[in-house]
Amino acid sequence: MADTLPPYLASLNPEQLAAVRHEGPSLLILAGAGSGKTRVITTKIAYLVRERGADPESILAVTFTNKAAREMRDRAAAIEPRCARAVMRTFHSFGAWFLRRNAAAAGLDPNFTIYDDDDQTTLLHGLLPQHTRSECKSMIQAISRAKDFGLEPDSPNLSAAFSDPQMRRIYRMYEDKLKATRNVDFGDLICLPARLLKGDEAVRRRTQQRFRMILVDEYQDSNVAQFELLRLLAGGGSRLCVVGDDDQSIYRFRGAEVRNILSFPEIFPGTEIVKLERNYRSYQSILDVAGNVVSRNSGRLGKTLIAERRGGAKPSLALLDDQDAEVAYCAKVCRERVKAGGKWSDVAILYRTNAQSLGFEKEFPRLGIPYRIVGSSRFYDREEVKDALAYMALLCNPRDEVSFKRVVNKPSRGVGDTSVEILLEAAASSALDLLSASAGTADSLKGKARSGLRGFLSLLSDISAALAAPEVDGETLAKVVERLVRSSGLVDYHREQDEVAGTQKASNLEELVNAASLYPRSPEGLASFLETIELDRSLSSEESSDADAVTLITMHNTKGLEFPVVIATGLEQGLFPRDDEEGEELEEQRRLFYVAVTRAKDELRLTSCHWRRLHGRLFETLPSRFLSEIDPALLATVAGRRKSAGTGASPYTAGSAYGGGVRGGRPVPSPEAAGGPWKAGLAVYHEDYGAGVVLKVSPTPSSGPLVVVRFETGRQAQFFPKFTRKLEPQRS
DNA sequence: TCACAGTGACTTTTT
DNA sequence: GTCACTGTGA
Repeated sequence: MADTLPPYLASLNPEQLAAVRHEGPSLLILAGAGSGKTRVITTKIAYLVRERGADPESILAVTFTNKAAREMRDRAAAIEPRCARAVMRTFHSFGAWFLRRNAAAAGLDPNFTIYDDDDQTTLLHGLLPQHTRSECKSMIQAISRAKDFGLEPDSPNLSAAFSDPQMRRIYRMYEDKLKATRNVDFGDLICLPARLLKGDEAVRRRTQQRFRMILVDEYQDSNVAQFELLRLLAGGGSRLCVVGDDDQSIYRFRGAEVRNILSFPEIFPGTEIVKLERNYRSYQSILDVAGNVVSRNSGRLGKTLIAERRGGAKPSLALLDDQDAEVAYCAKVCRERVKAGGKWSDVAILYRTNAQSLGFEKEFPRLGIPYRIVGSSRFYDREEVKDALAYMALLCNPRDEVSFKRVVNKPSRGVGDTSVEILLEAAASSALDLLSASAGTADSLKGKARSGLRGFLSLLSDISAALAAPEVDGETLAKVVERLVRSSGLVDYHREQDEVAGTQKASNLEELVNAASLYPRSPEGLASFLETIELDRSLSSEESSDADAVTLITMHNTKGLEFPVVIATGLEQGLFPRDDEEGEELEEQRRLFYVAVTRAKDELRLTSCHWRRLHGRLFETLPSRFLSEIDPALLATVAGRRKSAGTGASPYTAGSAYGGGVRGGRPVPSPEAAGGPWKAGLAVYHEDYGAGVVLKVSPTPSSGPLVVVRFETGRQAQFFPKFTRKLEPQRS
């Protein structure tokens, strides 16, 4: 009865509609790139409320990014306004929400502040002064990973997963300290709710009764701890619907567990699977390029995207000399787009590593190409901003040791390390918070330290009083934050730094003050400002996104986005993928390639440079093995032919002790030695392209020889014999 | 307490 | 090549 469906359902395709109307206990929606998964999930929420009489407050929808959560809320509410009452949050924001509501049961102060990895490192460094900061940083990474897997310091599996014998001891020490300062880290926002639900029957029952329907977006990026949390949330017979694409799982290095999605049907028996394979974004020719590469992966559920849009230009591959040529090529593509009536913002330039953006940043202003960089701004990670935030965090949680140490002497007031040690001791032995303990200990300090500390404390109580003062119309938190950054001396301190280093620190502080104007002037306003910043560092950089400019972005950051023109740059062996990536890691890189390519709506361009500067050194490279995994018939090669590696005199290899065999300082075997049976002039036969002759053979560090073949048809293509069986020497 | 130079490291990073 | 951390010396 399609004609009786309300319009918001009638416009769905049959698979999407089936997913929306599914009634069973668990549903896995395998949604390929561009198949309308956000639409399905938001429509499903609206459908449940509108058609199935679900109470919106019984619906929990979790995502991984704040942007996705906002989009979900807006789109669901646009169909059915009551949906706004559903709980739609990121995993971490849900965790914080849950912990603040159940703080007592969880053994937490409801005012806890959330530590980012920098704060975590500082906390641990304070415990392990004999270790360097970077050692502490890698220990924190290990601890965070352990939390991703839901492992506690006394979990038996901990030693199996982490080889460092000190791990258990350090992890325990860190946890104790974190508890003492009444802070939580990001991992805790997932682990602590899970632990509470597991251990507290009353909380568990109450929570399970509240959330009868749980939906998860980007499920392929969930980690083990998040999976555990979901299982507990849904354990009381709630319905669970997860949406994801195993081919887009690109955060394994951060603890994402692809097996969460691969084994979902086994863990939740009775799961129905709906596949969304119709792609509404790209042309088939683009999807084929992505599909060719990702289909080489072994661990996948397997699906094939079918484009709804027919036709379209053939994706192209530009083989370029070096980064300068790459920048020029990208500039040309951008200009052509604009000349043809498009906008700068139609084009996105994608790269794997942030460092690759530099070349574009340097040249684009000169070439007159407006650009914006997505992701790298890290406004809230900047020194001056973190300083101001530390003052605020301390007002919120006076036990926050990391924040205390950060600002008690910044700008310097004569309270040095020795004095700080005395104050920390006093707090530890008295069980008082740091500010109260400091107030009581100030007298035992001498001279500058004493007066400096008193100034610091009176500043904080001043601000505290200003926060709590009776409401005045039109006053926002900005007023207090401004007073804080001025009377603390932070503005003056950083303005001086600006003059020395030519930085913009003072104006960044101004921007922070502006951001605070969205919150009320009250202790609650401050707490909510801090939590928003802790959980969503993106807000301040978002304003520039409406300008007409080319987008520079890492491939990871493009997930969920789309652009008319996508240029995926740096498709070189050693960069993408790296030479040391094998097995699971290599498969993850293929998925990253898949994500990058499927962002393109109309036009896909790939670039690969012969020479690449990396860590200040110039390396001679070979095309990415991913390029050899694409059917050559799918790509139009647009730029000049790449010189083969190890041949010809180049300014970079000439004069080297290794002759032509050295590439950018890396000794490699000569082509002849590494070529195996392959050598120039050899007659070959290819399953798809027929007879041909080898033009060149170049060795690669990890992929075996790269063989360039010219076929009798005139086609020229390159292959890694290690990865294809289609090419073989011709039998005489 | 600060400023400077030497040393080494250096993918990706929703929260 | 760049940045951040470390240790030294004033």
